[in-house]
Amino acid sequence: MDKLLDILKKRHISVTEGRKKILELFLKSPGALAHADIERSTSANFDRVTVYRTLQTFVEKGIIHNIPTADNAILYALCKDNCEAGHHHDNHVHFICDNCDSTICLEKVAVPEVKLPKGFTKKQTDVVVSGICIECK
Amino acid sequence: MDKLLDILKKRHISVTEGRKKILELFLKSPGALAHADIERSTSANFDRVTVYRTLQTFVEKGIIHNIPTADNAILYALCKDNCEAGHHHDNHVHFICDNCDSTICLEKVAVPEVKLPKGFTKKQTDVVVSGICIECK
DNA sequence: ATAGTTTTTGCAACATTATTGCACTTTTTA
DNA sequence: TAAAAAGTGCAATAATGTTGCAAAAACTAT
Repeated sequence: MDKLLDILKKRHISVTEGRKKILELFLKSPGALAHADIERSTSANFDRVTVYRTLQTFVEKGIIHNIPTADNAILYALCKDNCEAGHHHDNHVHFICDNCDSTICLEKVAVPEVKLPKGFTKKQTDVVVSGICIECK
Repeated sequence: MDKLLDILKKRHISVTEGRKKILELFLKSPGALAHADIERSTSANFDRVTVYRTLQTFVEKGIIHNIPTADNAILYALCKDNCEAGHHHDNHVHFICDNCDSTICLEKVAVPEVKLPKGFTKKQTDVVVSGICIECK
Protein backbone atom coordinates (compact mmCIF):
# COMPACT_ATOMS: atom_id res chain seq x y z
CA MET A 1 0.00 0.00 0.00
CA ASP A 2 2.24 2.76 1.25
CA LYS A 3 5.21 2.87 -1.04
CA LEU A 4 7.28 4.91 1.38
CA LEU A 5 6.97 2.46 4.23
CA ASP A 6 7.67 -0.36 1.89
CA ILE A 7 10.94 1.11 0.69
CA LEU A 8 12.16 1.90 4.17
CA LYS A 9 11.11 -1.36 5.79
CA LYS A 10 12.66 -3.40 3.05
CA ARG A 11 16.00 -1.87 4.08
CA HIS A 12 15.42 -2.47 7.77
CA ILE A 13 15.82 1.12 8.80
CA SER A 14 13.58 2.99 11.19
CA VAL A 15 10.63 4.80 9.73
CA THR A 16 10.77 8.42 10.80
CA GLU A 17 9.12 11.64 9.74
CA GLY A 18 12.33 12.92 8.24
CA ARG A 19 13.00 9.89 6.15
CA LYS A 20 9.45 9.73 4.90
CA LYS A 21 9.42 13.37 3.89
CA ILE A 22 12.75 13.24 2.13
CA LEU A 23 11.95 10.00 0.39
CA GLU A 24 8.66 11.47 -0.73
CA LEU A 25 10.53 14.36 -2.28
CA PHE A 26 12.56 11.96 -4.34
CA LEU A 27 9.51 10.02 -5.43
CA LYS A 28 7.79 13.19 -6.53
CA SER A 29 10.79 14.72 -8.23
CA PRO A 30 11.31 13.90 -11.88
CA GLY A 31 15.07 14.26 -11.76
CA ALA A 32 17.89 14.39 -9.30
CA LEU A 33 18.05 16.51 -6.16
CA ALA A 34 20.87 18.39 -4.55
CA HIS A 35 21.29 18.58 -0.82
CA ALA A 36 20.36 22.24 -1.07
CA ASP A 37 17.10 21.43 -2.86
CA ILE A 38 16.04 19.27 0.02
CA GLU A 39 17.03 21.79 2.61
CA ARG A 40 15.13 24.53 0.85
CA SER A 41 12.04 22.43 0.45
CA THR A 42 9.28 23.80 2.61
CA SER A 43 7.75 20.43 3.26
CA ALA A 44 10.89 19.07 4.83
CA ASN A 45 12.53 21.56 7.10
CA PHE A 46 14.83 19.58 9.30
CA ASP A 47 18.20 20.33 10.68
CA ARG A 48 20.94 20.41 8.08
CA VAL A 49 22.66 17.61 9.88
CA THR A 50 19.62 15.40 9.66
CA VAL A 51 19.45 15.92 5.94
CA TYR A 52 23.09 15.00 5.58
CA ARG A 53 22.68 11.90 7.66
CA THR A 54 19.49 10.85 5.96
CA LEU A 55 21.02 11.15 2.52
CA GLN A 56 24.04 9.23 3.68
CA THR A 57 21.87 6.46 5.06
CA PHE A 58 19.85 6.30 1.88
CA VAL A 59 22.99 5.96 -0.17
CA GLU A 60 24.33 3.25 2.10
CA LYS A 61 21.09 1.34 1.96
CA GLY A 62 20.79 1.57 -1.77
CA ILE A 63 17.75 3.83 -1.89
CA ILE A 64 19.44 6.68 -3.68
CA HIS A 65 22.74 7.09 -5.48
CA ASN A 66 24.82 10.11 -6.17
CA ILE A 67 25.44 11.40 -9.62
CA PRO A 68 28.68 12.81 -10.93
CA THR A 69 28.28 16.29 -12.34
CA ALA A 70 30.55 18.46 -14.38
CA ASP A 71 30.07 21.52 -12.26
CA ASN A 72 30.50 19.63 -9.08
CA ALA A 73 27.20 19.97 -7.37
CA ILE A 74 26.28 16.94 -5.29
CA LEU A 75 23.24 15.33 -6.80
CA TYR A 76 21.23 12.36 -5.61
CA ALA A 77 18.68 10.31 -7.46
CA LEU A 78 16.47 7.37 -6.62
CA CYS A 79 17.87 3.98 -7.32
CA LYS A 80 15.84 1.59 -9.35
CA ASP A 81 14.83 -1.77 -7.95
CA ASN A 82 18.01 -3.55 -8.74
CA CYS A 83 20.12 -1.63 -6.25
CA GLU A 84 21.12 -3.26 -3.01
CA ALA A 85 22.67 -1.93 0.16
CA GLY A 86 26.25 -0.96 -0.48
CA HIS A 87 26.09 -2.16 -4.02
CA HIS A 88 24.65 0.08 -6.64
CA HIS A 89 23.80 -1.00 -10.13
CA ASP A 90 22.92 2.26 -11.62
CA ASN A 91 22.98 1.32 -15.16
CA HIS A 92 21.83 4.31 -17.07
CA VAL A 93 23.35 7.46 -18.49
CA HIS A 94 22.92 10.80 -16.76
CA PHE A 95 22.27 13.95 -18.69
CA ILE A 96 23.05 17.47 -17.57
CA CYS A 97 21.47 20.38 -19.37
CA ASP A 98 23.83 23.27 -20.01
CA ASN A 99 20.91 25.62 -20.13
CA CYS A 100 18.59 24.81 -17.22
CA ASP A 101 21.23 22.93 -15.24
CA SER A 102 18.96 20.07 -14.40
CA THR A 103 20.25 16.55 -14.25
CA ILE A 104 18.16 13.83 -15.79
CA CYS A 105 18.44 10.07 -15.50
CA LEU A 106 18.14 8.61 -18.96
CA GLU A 107 16.74 5.29 -17.83
CA LYS A 108 16.44 4.08 -21.37
CA VAL A 109 20.04 4.70 -22.28
CA ALA A 110 22.30 1.94 -21.02
CA VAL A 111 25.85 2.57 -19.95
CA PRO A 112 28.09 1.23 -22.68
CA GLU A 113 30.66 -1.41 -21.88
CA VAL A 114 34.14 -0.04 -21.26
CA LYS A 115 37.22 -2.17 -21.78
CA LEU A 116 39.97 -1.32 -19.32
CA PRO A 117 43.67 -1.89 -19.85
CA LYS A 118 45.25 -4.95 -18.25
CA GLY A 119 45.66 -4.66 -14.49
CA PHE A 120 42.65 -2.47 -13.85
CA THR A 121 39.56 -3.80 -12.13
CA LYS A 122 36.26 -2.15 -12.88
CA LYS A 123 33.62 -1.69 -10.24
CA GLN A 124 31.42 1.09 -11.46
CA THR A 125 31.01 3.13 -14.61
CA ASP A 126 29.48 6.58 -14.65
CA VAL A 127 28.51 8.26 -17.86
CA VAL A 128 27.51 11.89 -17.90
CA VAL A 129 26.39 13.57 -21.06
CA SER A 130 25.93 17.30 -21.19
CA GLY A 131 24.11 19.39 -23.74
CA ILE A 132 20.58 20.72 -24.19
CA CYS A 133 17.70 18.79 -22.70
CA ILE A 134 14.32 18.14 -24.22
CA GLU A 135 12.69 20.89 -22.16
CA CYS A 136 15.07 23.62 -23.28
CA LYS A 137 15.12 22.47 -26.87
CA MET B 1 62.07 25.27 -25.80
CA ASP B 2 60.40 25.74 -22.45
CA LYS B 3 57.16 23.83 -22.59
CA LEU B 4 55.66 25.79 -19.72
CA LEU B 5 56.21 29.17 -21.31
CA ASP B 6 54.94 27.84 -24.56
CA ILE B 7 51.64 26.67 -23.11
CA LEU B 8 51.03 29.93 -21.24
CA LYS B 9 52.06 32.27 -24.04
CA LYS B 10 49.96 30.44 -26.56
CA ARG B 11 46.97 31.40 -24.43
CA HIS B 12 48.07 35.00 -24.06
CA ILE B 13 48.12 34.99 -20.31
CA SER B 14 50.84 36.45 -18.13
CA VAL B 15 53.64 34.15 -17.16
CA THR B 16 53.97 34.12 -13.40
CA GLU B 17 55.69 31.99 -10.82
CA GLY B 18 52.41 30.58 -9.60
CA ARG B 19 51.16 29.56 -12.98
CA LYS B 20 54.46 28.01 -13.91
CA LYS B 21 54.62 25.98 -10.71
CA ILE B 22 51.05 24.76 -10.92
CA LEU B 23 51.32 23.95 -14.58
CA GLU B 24 54.48 22.05 -13.87
CA LEU B 25 52.63 19.98 -11.29
CA PHE B 26 50.15 18.95 -13.91
CA LEU B 27 52.83 18.10 -16.41
CA LYS B 28 54.61 15.93 -13.88
CA SER B 29 51.52 14.24 -12.55
CA PRO B 30 50.38 11.06 -14.26
CA GLY B 31 46.73 11.63 -13.48
CA ALA B 32 44.36 14.28 -12.34
CA LEU B 33 44.80 16.64 -9.40
CA ALA B 34 42.40 17.95 -6.85
CA HIS B 35 42.57 21.50 -5.60
CA ALA B 36 43.74 20.12 -2.28
CA ASP B 37 46.60 18.23 -3.92
CA ILE B 38 47.93 21.45 -5.33
CA GLU B 39 47.56 23.34 -2.11
CA ARG B 40 49.38 20.66 -0.19
CA SER B 41 52.20 20.45 -2.68
CA THR B 42 55.38 21.76 -1.13
CA SER B 43 56.71 23.14 -4.35
CA ALA B 44 53.75 25.41 -4.83
CA ASN B 45 52.74 27.07 -1.62
CA PHE B 46 50.68 30.02 -2.64
CA ASP B 47 47.64 31.53 -1.16
CA ARG B 48 44.50 29.42 -1.44
CA VAL B 49 42.89 32.15 -3.45
CA THR B 50 45.67 32.15 -5.98
CA VAL B 51 45.27 28.45 -6.53
CA TYR B 52 41.54 28.83 -7.06
CA ARG B 53 42.03 31.64 -9.51
CA THR B 54 44.81 29.91 -11.36
CA LEU B 55 42.78 26.77 -11.84
CA GLN B 56 39.86 28.82 -12.99
CA THR B 57 42.00 30.64 -15.52
CA PHE B 58 43.48 27.40 -16.77
CA VAL B 59 40.04 25.94 -17.33
CA GLU B 60 38.86 29.04 -19.13
CA LYS B 61 41.89 29.04 -21.38
CA GLY B 62 41.62 25.37 -22.20
CA ILE B 63 44.77 24.24 -20.42
CA ILE B 64 43.01 21.94 -18.01
CA HIS B 65 39.50 20.55 -17.70
CA ASN B 66 37.59 19.32 -14.72
CA ILE B 67 36.43 15.78 -14.32
CA PRO B 68 33.06 14.87 -12.89
CA THR B 69 33.29 12.20 -10.23
CA ALA B 70 30.65 10.26 -8.40
CA ASP B 71 32.21 10.97 -5.02
CA ASN B 72 32.31 14.61 -5.77
CA ALA B 73 35.91 15.53 -5.45
CA ILE B 74 36.86 18.32 -7.81
CA LEU B 75 39.48 16.98 -10.13
CA TYR B 76 41.41 18.70 -12.85
CA ALA B 77 43.48 17.21 -15.61
CA LEU B 78 45.59 18.57 -18.42
CA CYS B 79 43.87 18.98 -21.71
CA LYS B 80 45.43 17.42 -24.72
CA ASP B 81 46.40 19.50 -27.72
CA ASN B 82 43.00 19.49 -29.31
CA CYS B 83 41.38 21.57 -26.59
CA GLU B 84 40.69 25.22 -27.19
CA ALA B 85 39.66 28.04 -24.93
CA GLY B 86 36.11 27.47 -23.81
CA HIS B 87 35.80 24.34 -25.88
CA HIS B 88 37.11 21.08 -24.52
CA HIS B 89 37.49 17.86 -26.43
CA ASP B 90 38.53 15.44 -23.82
CA ASN B 91 37.99 12.17 -25.43
CA HIS B 92 39.16 9.51 -23.06
CA VAL B 93 37.89 7.61 -20.06
CA HIS B 94 38.90 8.57 -16.55
CA PHE B 95 39.62 6.01 -13.88
CA ILE B 96 39.45 6.54 -10.14
CA CYS B 97 41.02 4.01 -7.83
CA ASP B 98 38.88 3.14 -4.84
CA ASN B 99 41.99 2.20 -2.93
CA CYS B 100 44.62 4.88 -3.51
CA ASP B 101 42.15 7.52 -4.69
CA SER B 102 44.26 8.59 -7.61
CA THR B 103 42.68 9.51 -10.87
CA ILE B 104 44.16 8.31 -14.09
CA CYS B 105 43.44 9.36 -17.62
CA LEU B 106 43.08 6.26 -19.74
CA GLU B 107 44.26 7.86 -22.93
CA LYS B 108 43.95 4.60 -24.78
CA VAL B 109 40.34 4.02 -23.86
CA ALA B 110 38.02 6.05 -26.03
CA VAL B 111 34.71 7.36 -24.80
CA PRO B 112 32.01 5.17 -26.34
CA GLU B 113 29.30 6.69 -28.47
CA VAL B 114 26.06 7.34 -26.60
CA LYS B 115 22.72 7.57 -28.36
CA LEU B 116 20.39 10.05 -26.73
CA PRO B 117 16.60 10.03 -26.86
CA LYS B 118 14.89 12.34 -29.31
CA GLY B 119 14.96 15.99 -28.30
CA PHE B 120 18.27 15.90 -26.49
CA THR B 121 21.36 17.51 -27.95
CA LYS B 122 24.72 16.14 -26.93
CA LYS B 123 27.68 18.38 -26.41
CA GLN B 124 30.05 16.44 -24.23
CA THR B 125 30.32 12.94 -22.80
CA ASP B 126 32.26 12.14 -19.64
CA VAL B 127 32.99 8.61 -18.56
CA VAL B 128 34.42 7.85 -15.13
CA VAL B 129 35.19 4.28 -14.17
CA SER B 130 36.02 3.39 -10.59
CA GLY B 131 37.67 0.28 -9.24
CA ILE B 132 41.20 -0.86 -8.45
CA CYS B 133 44.06 0.58 -10.44
CA ILE B 134 47.09 -1.18 -11.75
CA GLU B 135 49.29 0.09 -8.93
CA CYS B 136 47.05 -1.21 -6.16
CA LYS B 137 46.40 -4.49 -7.92
C1' DA C 1 66.32 49.82 -19.82
C1' DT C 2 62.39 52.31 -17.80
C1' DA C 3 57.98 54.66 -16.93
C1' DG C 4 53.24 53.79 -17.27
C1' DT C 5 49.60 50.50 -17.74
C1' DT C 6 47.63 46.16 -16.98
C1' DT C 7 47.41 41.96 -14.66
C1' DT C 8 48.16 39.07 -10.80
C1' DT C 9 48.82 38.18 -5.97
C1' DG C 10 48.08 38.06 -0.94
C1' DC C 11 45.47 39.35 2.85
C1' DA C 12 41.34 39.82 5.35
C1' DA C 13 36.81 39.14 5.82
C1' DC C 14 33.00 36.55 4.77
C1' DA C 15 29.81 32.88 2.89
C1' DT C 16 28.75 28.21 2.12
C1' DT C 17 29.10 23.44 2.87
C1' DA C 18 30.19 19.44 5.65
C1' DT C 19 31.42 16.79 10.09
C1' DT C 20 31.40 15.36 15.06
C1' DG C 21 29.94 14.72 20.00
C1' DC C 22 26.45 14.70 23.10
C1' DA C 23 21.97 15.12 25.29
C1' DC C 24 17.29 14.34 24.19
C1' DT C 25 13.47 12.27 21.59
C1' DT C 26 11.38 8.87 18.75
C1' DT C 27 11.03 4.29 17.00
C1' DT C 28 11.52 -0.48 17.49
C1' DT C 29 11.66 -4.77 20.07
C1' DA C 30 10.04 -8.10 23.12
C1' DT D 1 4.17 -0.86 27.73
C1' DA D 2 8.94 -0.70 29.38
C1' DA D 3 13.65 -1.27 27.93
C1' DA D 4 16.80 -1.00 24.23
C1' DA D 5 18.13 0.80 19.97
C1' DA D 6 18.12 4.20 16.61
C1' DG D 7 17.49 8.88 15.06
C1' DT D 8 17.35 14.02 15.77
C1' DG D 9 18.71 18.73 16.99
C1' DC D 10 21.95 21.80 18.84
C1' DA D 11 26.45 23.64 19.27
C1' DA D 12 30.94 23.77 18.00
C1' DT D 13 34.34 23.11 14.54
C1' DA D 14 36.41 22.14 10.11
C1' DA D 15 36.76 22.42 5.33
C1' DT D 16 35.83 24.73 1.12
C1' DG D 17 34.89 28.55 -1.84
C1' DT D 18 34.22 33.82 -2.88
C1' DT D 19 34.96 38.93 -2.96
C1' DG D 20 37.23 43.59 -2.52
C1' DC D 21 41.16 46.01 -2.26
C1' DA D 22 45.96 47.48 -1.85
C1' DA D 23 50.61 45.96 -2.96
C1' DA D 24 53.53 43.57 -6.18
C1' DA D 25 54.75 41.62 -10.45
C1' DA D 26 54.43 41.27 -15.45
C1' DC D 27 53.69 43.37 -19.78
C1' DT D 28 53.84 47.37 -23.26
C1' DA D 29 55.76 50.97 -25.70
C1' DT D 30 58.95 54.18 -25.86
